[in-house]
Amino acid sequence: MRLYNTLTARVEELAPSDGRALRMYACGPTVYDYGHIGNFRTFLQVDVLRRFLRLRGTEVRHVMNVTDVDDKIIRNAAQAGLPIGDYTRKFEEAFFQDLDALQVEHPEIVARATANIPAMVSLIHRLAEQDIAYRTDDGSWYFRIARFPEYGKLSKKDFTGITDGARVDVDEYEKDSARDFALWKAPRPGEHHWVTDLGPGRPGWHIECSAMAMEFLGDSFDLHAGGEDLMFPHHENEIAQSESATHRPFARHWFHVRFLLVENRKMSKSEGNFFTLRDLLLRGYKPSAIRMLLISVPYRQQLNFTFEGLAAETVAVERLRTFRERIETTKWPQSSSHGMIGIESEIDEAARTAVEKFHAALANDLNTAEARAAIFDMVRFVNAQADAGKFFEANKPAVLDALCQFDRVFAVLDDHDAEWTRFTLDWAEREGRLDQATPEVLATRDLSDEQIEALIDDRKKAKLRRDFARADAIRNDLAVKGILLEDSKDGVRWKRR
RNA sequence: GCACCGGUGGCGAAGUGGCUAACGCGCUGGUCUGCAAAACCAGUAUUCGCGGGUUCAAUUCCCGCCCGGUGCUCCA
Repeated sequence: MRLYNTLTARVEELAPSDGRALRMYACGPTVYDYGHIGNFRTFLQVDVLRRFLRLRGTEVRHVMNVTDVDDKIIRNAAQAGLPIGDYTRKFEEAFFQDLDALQVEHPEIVARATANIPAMVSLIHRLAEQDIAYRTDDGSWYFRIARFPEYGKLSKKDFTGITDGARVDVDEYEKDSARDFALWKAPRPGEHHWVTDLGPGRPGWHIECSAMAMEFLGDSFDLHAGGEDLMFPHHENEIAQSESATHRPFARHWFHVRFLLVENRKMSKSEGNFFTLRDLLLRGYKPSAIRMLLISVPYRQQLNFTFEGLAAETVAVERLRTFRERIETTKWPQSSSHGMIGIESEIDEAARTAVEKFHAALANDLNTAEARAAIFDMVRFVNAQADAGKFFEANKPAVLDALCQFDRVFAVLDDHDAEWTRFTLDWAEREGRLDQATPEVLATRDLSDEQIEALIDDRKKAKLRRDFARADAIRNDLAVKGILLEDSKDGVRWKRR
């Protein structure tokens, strides 16, 4: 497949360099709060990448870090009067639950910063041996950017003017150059720290990713992913540290996911357009719709997240689910002759074309918009043929196969939405946040499947005695609670909106 | 300020130097239905931010302007 590489600024072939597994590192969360939809856009796009690679038969060795120590964590944990481990555990757990709700595959390896301190310390030592890392009088360690001439090659920034001591206010307690960044931070009094032969302290954020990436993937590996904001300084610093230490290329391919806007504005708490995944679930939006929206706009494009768009994707997902159910459950006519002729083979042809286009679009720099268009083309064509009585039992495998391949990447067809809404409501109740749930969501909570089935049965009886007023009243009542009914020849189907 | 990315129908968006400018949602009309829903059919941008230029031909390439976003600081 071909994928844009930030380092070379070109779309390039992506394949495992060892001919076996694609080794990739993706920057994970800092677990000091619940994840917001912007975070999840990045994780979802990385998920699309890894799912597509796997669909094509490429094995993936995917490492994701969890930053479970940093300034915010130390501060928040102290405020809460908790050890940092107790503070972060809850948010790390919540993060993985959110990934599950969004059907994001877990990486092969999850690397926690606090579990890999020795690797970081030893990497700093390697840099210190070359005088690239230096210690300041307060006991912190810094990286000497002047010693890495290629600094800026990823973000395309020119730092050629940077030399040792170039900054104006160098003083003996401070770093040698303003741009030099921290590798190891000395603790302030009472702060959580590790005692190591570098002195007491905690790792800088950048060294964490360098050390863990190389620990689990080797000095040189295939792909490094993250949000666009991480390009500078985080990823630039990772390159500087790693390549200075090993004198080998760090990651060959860099994958950066662009930010999303919310209602045309940057998402921020002050704008009032800041949403965690859980906020949206409490408002009754489905994880599948959120996933569909966040992956449907290609990763290099800014995506404008709107509630109107979210509602649209809810319908789009529903359409695909209805289609699959129709194909699977309808008793289709057997074909009259041996072998396929005419329209029968046209349907198989349409399914094959859809699969081809789907693969081609994703292989072309993960064009998810085109990929899904190919599937919708097939859905419309097949529905039309089926309405005209021109769909046969023999066509099922090809069409279902196309849907299956689509769903190995998009992962929206299996309906887990209601269980995650319920899960989120239970969480909100424990956290005292139930007031953030909309009345509709709360209403569905106390309506069990059995109660719904019973009401549907009442309605059926009313219809038989042609009491349409009563039947419609039941249907409307259920609709208000988010339950939609569909009458068909094969009986009544219902679903939660 | 410097650098980078984008501006396509009511909304989200794909795409291309020249074929009817994808796809999803919405809206209008129709088929079906007790009525709906689902599904299908038809319609829904003479036009791709604005102004110039290159070209036989530009939404697509170049220049300028306007608007939005991002980076230069913690941030997915």
